Amino acid sequence: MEYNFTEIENKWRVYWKENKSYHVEIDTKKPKFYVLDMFPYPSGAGLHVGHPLGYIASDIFARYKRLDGFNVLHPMGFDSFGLPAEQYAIETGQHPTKTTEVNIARYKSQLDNIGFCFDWDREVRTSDPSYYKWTQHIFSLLFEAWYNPNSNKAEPITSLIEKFSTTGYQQISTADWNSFSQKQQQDTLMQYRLAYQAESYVNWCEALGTVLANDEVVNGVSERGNHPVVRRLMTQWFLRITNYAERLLDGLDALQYPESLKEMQRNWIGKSVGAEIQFAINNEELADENKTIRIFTTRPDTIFGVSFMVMAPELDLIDTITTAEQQQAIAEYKKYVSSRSEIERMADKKISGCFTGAYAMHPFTKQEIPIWISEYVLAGYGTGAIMAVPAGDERDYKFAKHFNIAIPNIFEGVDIAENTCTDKNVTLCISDFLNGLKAKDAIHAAIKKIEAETIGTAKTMYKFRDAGFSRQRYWGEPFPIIHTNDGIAKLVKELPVQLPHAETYSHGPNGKGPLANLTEWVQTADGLRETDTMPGYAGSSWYYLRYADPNNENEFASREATDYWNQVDVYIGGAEHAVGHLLYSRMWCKVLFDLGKISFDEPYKKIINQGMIGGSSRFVYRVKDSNHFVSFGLKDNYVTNALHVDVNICDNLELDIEKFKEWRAEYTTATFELEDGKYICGTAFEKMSKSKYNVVNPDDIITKYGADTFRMYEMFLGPIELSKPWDTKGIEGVHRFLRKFWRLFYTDNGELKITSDAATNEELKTLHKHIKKITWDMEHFSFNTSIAQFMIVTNELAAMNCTKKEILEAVLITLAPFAPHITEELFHAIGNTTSILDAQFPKCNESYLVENTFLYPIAINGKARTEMEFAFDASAEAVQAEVLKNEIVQKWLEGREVKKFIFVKGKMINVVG
RNA sequence: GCGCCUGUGGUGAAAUUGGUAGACAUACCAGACUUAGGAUCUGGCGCCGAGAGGCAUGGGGGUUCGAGUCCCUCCAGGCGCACCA
Repeated sequence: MEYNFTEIENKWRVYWKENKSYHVEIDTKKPKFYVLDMFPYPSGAGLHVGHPLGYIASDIFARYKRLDGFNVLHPMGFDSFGLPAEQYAIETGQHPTKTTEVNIARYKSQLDNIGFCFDWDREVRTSDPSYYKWTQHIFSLLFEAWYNPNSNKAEPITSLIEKFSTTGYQQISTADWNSFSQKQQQDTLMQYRLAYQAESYVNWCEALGTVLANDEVVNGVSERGNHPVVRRLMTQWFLRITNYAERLLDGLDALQYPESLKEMQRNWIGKSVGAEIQFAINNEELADENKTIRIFTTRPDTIFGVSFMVMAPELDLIDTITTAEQQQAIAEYKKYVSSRSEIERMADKKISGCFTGAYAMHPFTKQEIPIWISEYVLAGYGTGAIMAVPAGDERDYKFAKHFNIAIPNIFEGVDIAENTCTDKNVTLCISDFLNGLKAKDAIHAAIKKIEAETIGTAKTMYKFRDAGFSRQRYWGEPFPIIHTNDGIAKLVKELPVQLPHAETYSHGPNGKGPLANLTEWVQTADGLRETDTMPGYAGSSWYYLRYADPNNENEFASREATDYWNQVDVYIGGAEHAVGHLLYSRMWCKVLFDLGKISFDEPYKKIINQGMIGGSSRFVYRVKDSNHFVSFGLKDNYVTNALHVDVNICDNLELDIEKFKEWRAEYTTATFELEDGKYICGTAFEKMSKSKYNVVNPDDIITKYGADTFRMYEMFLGPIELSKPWDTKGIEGVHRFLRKFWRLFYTDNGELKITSDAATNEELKTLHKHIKKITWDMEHFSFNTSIAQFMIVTNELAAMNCTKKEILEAVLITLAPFAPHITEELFHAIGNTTSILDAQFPKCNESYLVENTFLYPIAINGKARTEMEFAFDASAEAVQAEVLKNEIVQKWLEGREVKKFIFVKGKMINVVG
């Protein structure tokens, strides 16, 4: 009987579905294991072969854990709010609710085709009101919480109100608080809430008609669509994620994330430790006003090297301090700066600046220091002003050279005529109380002195900003917020706030989103509804919690469920979410933990980033101004244009000419010049996309080879974290393997050849070697080498003509996570009546692997020359005597004396002569 | 510019603690079976060399009895950050 994968796979798909084989419930008798995939955005294009790579790996791992005795949670859902659905709606007039529905159905059928063990009873969709009700609920918790720096955690806002009204807090005394109007009190609280509204410069994208978070802007253009992004002052919602900077940073150490991912997060948070120092402004007119410039520096040790100050051109203080003579020049420079877009500033880093005419006073030497403004100092970082130390900072150095400002050398014995010096191991000079200290030691000494003299304080700065949480779009979660007539933002208690139906999705007035057009919805008895919607990362920041208890109507998830399923043990997904999604969901987790809603403060214990599968594009070469195509090897003889051709009409590199002629009407009359009777295409590794005609649909592969082959081939391509092009060549090898595996069980005539005879020692050894290898690979996510091992064990058992049930059944179970359909079929064929899903993963019995002898490679002077077999317990002396007698050893020693004899038991022998 | 990662046959790759480099596939070559082969099976397959043997893990250097693996340095490719004071 031939291996009929289509029949087998259809049969078991139905069986698993009807028997709810993948349904899981809390079972306190079993240890739990939570394997999660980053859920997909259900786009209209459906899945291509690149998408399932991570899903296959997690599916294999989840199945393995189940066989290994764990109660495994392995859910799937859809991140179904977002821009593309809305843009598709604008283009086609179809409502996003409808298209989302259709796309999800398509995704689910494609995923089921591959044979994933998702518990669909736990499916979540972020755009479903029963889900976003709880996204809004968690937003409400964030709104009703503040970060208490003393307890170092989030607390209900009521604890802050209590502080204000009993003891006062920070700049606000009890008396102040009590004298505030309701509006003033609410405005004050808004400055502490974890979800807050504020006016701020945001990334505004005109083309998309919305603001974007920092991680959604790349090099001054939108990540999605590459549209220009400008800074714009707008009232927006934000999450106070910066309060969690230190904990987000600290938490990384204990997590099993790829090092590169941790590095990206650290980079994004951008912690720098230093001091904030005040410089008095040495200006008679301002003397009474007590004005100072506050600067941030990581190098307070270089304070005696300051020769000028620089402020960001956007700072208000500039207008106050600029002298009459410099007014004109400063105004012109500011105009120049504001004329430059973000992109221009980044592309063209020429040195520019302008002197304000004002001077600051050095806090120690009391010398006058000129104050400049320049675009190289950013308003958004630190205090927006710096003390410039050209001797110790590259940018300051270039600026000083350019404008001919003094470069005092504060480093003993260092030549700074040509270059700045950033080495912290040099000794300081002309630095008063810091003289003789190494720079790295002087940092601490300088801060101590600065604090003692009350001219500044030690300070830690973070690069990242609070996360923008508003989008001026339709297809997202509405905020549960109503703005009362006296301008107070109030939570809506009744959730969900349903996303109202809209027929059109054009912008509202004044940069507002489409919801602003729905006046009936906006106007309520209590005031006006918030018309922004939440960003894409809102729903994905907590979905892993909802899977634990997806149908709960009273809570986002019961405590019992989140306590049991707990943290995600393994989270698999792309590295592109390293700083966005992962940081946000880590923050939400910490907030929920602080507020006592869940029992852990990190969502994901371990993360694996699967590589991207790119497309392997195919090209044909058309001779210029003709319909004549020449094969790849001949193209250099002509002037040709390379044209993308659909990979699906090529057999590897060879073009199927008939299909090509049918592909496009213009090619029906095409003529060809072949090499060896074939038309060979050119290739390139590119992103898989429709426009490059290199998209391969998993459904097609599955029709041709079956899901089991597809799953195994994706794993066989290489290590899971590596990016690689999809190339269908090679899939035959994996398919051949499955057919060969089938023939271990069945004769060519379709007779089962399994026997219940006892296995030989040799067979047992082969089996247990196999179990050991597979187990190791599983625990290390080394699935490509597992496939190799399956091929090895199959080849070995076939060579032995092994038909023992004892052996084959165990191998079958080890293969089940990879190839669930064929193994389920064979498991039943050999007499089992229960599903292989509930079998037990075999354990390696080391006693079968014990060897009495070892075949040692014998090296002479490090080069392997021969092999000799010795008993494991042979003494070193006996081995040495025997080895030295050996003819080949004698020959290679060429009569030299043995200087050294290296004997590594069970490994190798090296004779040095 | 800075940080992280990766460089191994024609191709995808393996080598788990420093111990026989190239497992397992694919491509290719030769052969068997066959009406047929795009089924199946057998053998070959890093490079040079007739052979003995020599040379080989991006280049160069080092540590070691022994290096793909550790250290230094340079080169190439990928990813991230990029006026962050």
